[in-house]
Amino acid sequence: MQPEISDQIFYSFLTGGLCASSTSTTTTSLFSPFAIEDKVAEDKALASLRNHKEAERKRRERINFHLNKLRNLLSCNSKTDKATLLAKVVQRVKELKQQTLEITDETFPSETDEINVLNFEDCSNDDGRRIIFKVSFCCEDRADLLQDLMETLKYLQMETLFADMTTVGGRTRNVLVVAADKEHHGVQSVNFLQNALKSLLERSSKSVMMGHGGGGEERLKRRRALDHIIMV
Amino acid sequence: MQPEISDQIFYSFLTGGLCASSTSTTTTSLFSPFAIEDKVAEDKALASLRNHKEAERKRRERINFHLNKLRNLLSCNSKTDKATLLAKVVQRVKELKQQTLEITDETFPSETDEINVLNFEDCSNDDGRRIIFKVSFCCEDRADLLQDLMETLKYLQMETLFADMTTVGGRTRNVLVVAADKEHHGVQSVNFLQNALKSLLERSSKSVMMGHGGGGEERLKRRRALDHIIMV
DNA sequence: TAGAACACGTGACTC
DNA sequence: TGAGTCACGTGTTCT
Repeated sequence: MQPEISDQIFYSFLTGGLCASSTSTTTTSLFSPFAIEDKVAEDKALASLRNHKEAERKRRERINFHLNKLRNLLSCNSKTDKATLLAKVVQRVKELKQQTLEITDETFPSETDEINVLNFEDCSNDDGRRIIFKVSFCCEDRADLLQDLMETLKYLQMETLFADMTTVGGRTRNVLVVAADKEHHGVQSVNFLQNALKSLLERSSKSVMMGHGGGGEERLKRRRALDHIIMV
Repeated sequence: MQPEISDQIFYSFLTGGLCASSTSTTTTSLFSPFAIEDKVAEDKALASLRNHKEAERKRRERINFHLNKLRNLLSCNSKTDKATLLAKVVQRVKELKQQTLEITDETFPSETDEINVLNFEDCSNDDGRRIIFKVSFCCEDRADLLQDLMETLKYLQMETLFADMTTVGGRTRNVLVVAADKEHHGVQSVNFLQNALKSLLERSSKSVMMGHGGGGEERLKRRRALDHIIMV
C-alpha cells in the first residue's frame, strides 16, 4: 500500500490547498524562484499533519480499547452505544462500592447496641408455608450469649437457616436468618423476636457491668488495627 | 447571539459550497429559473446538516457527562485524560468484583472441610512483640464446637482479636485473627495451630457420623436458597 | 518547537 | 426518509 501518496492527495484536496489557500500564495508555479522553499515548507506541514492524524488515530484506538474492555466486564453487547455503556459503568461502580460498604457495615459490630428484625415474607421461595426473618443485633460479647440465643429461638419455635457471628474487641454482631412456621407465626412475630432480643441484650449489658467494665477506647483502637489486618 | 447566520457562513465556507461544488452546478445565478428550487434544496440540506451537528454535540455531551461522573467516582483529577481514566475504571471494576467475590468466598462455608493458617507477622503493627495469625476453617457444625475452639486457643496461650463464624445448613466457616506472644511462640506455631484444628475437625466429623447423618444435597439446596435471600 | 489531548463538524452507516 | 451513532481529520490549546 502507498498511504504516503494517497494521503497527500487527500490532504491537498481537503485542507484547502486547492481552494482557500489558492487565493493567497500557494499557486506558485514550479518555475517560481520560491518553488523549492515552498515545497519544503509544504512537505513539513504535510508531515506534521500526518503525524497529527496518526496520533489522533492512536488516541481513539486507546480509548476504544478500554471501552471494549468495559463492555466485556459488564457483559454488554457490542452494539451498546458509548454513552449508554458509560452510564452502565457508572451505575455498576456505584453498586459495587455500595455492596462492599454494606458487607463490611453488616459484618462488623458497631459501638452502640442495636436490634434489627426484618420480615422476608415476600422474598421467600419457600412456597409461602414459612415466614423468613432476618435478625441482626449488636452488643457486648459474653460467654453464654450464643447459648441464650439458641434457647430463645427454640422457645419461639424458629429454625435457624443462616447465622453469622462476628466478634471483635469484646463486641459482637450477630446476623441470623430464621424460618418460622405460618401455623404458629404471623407478621406480628417480629415483635416477639424483638422483645426476646431486647431481654437478651439487657442480660449482656448486666454481665458486662458486673464483669470486665469499660475499655471502650482500647476496643476502638483494636478495631482499627484489625480493619487494617483484615483488609490486607 | 445568531448561530443561524454564522453557522451558514461557516458551513458554506467549509463544506466546499464555494469550492468543489462551485465547479458543478451551484454557481447558478439568482436569476436562473432553477434558483428557487435550488435555494429550497440548499436550505433543506443546510437544516439537515445543522440538525446533524447539534445531535453530534449532544452525543459528545452525554459521553463526557458520564466520563466526568466516573472521574468523581474514582476521585480523579479533571486533568486525567480519557484513555487513562478509562484504564483506571477497568482496573477499579475488576478490583471491586474480585473484592466482593473474596468476601463471599471467605464468609460462606464450603462443602468440603478446610483448614487454613496464615502468619501475619510482617503486617502486624503491634511493635513486633506479638505474632498475628489468621486462622480459617470449615467443617460440620456441632453444639460444642465453639467451646472446644476457645479451650484450644486458651491452651495454646493465644488471644482472639477477631472472630467471624458463619453457619448455614449445618456447616460452619470460622475465621479468627489470633495474637500470640513472641515469648512463647515462633513461626513454627503455625503447625501447632494446624494440628489443634485438625483434631477439632476430626471430633466434628465423628459427632456428625453418630448424630444426624447425610443430607448433603438438602444442604446445597438450602444454601442456594439462602444466597438468594441474603443478596436481596 | 514538537507532542499530547480535546472538541468540533462531517461523511458513512444502520435501523 | 430521518434520527442516532461512529470514525475520521482538523483546528486549537496547553505543556
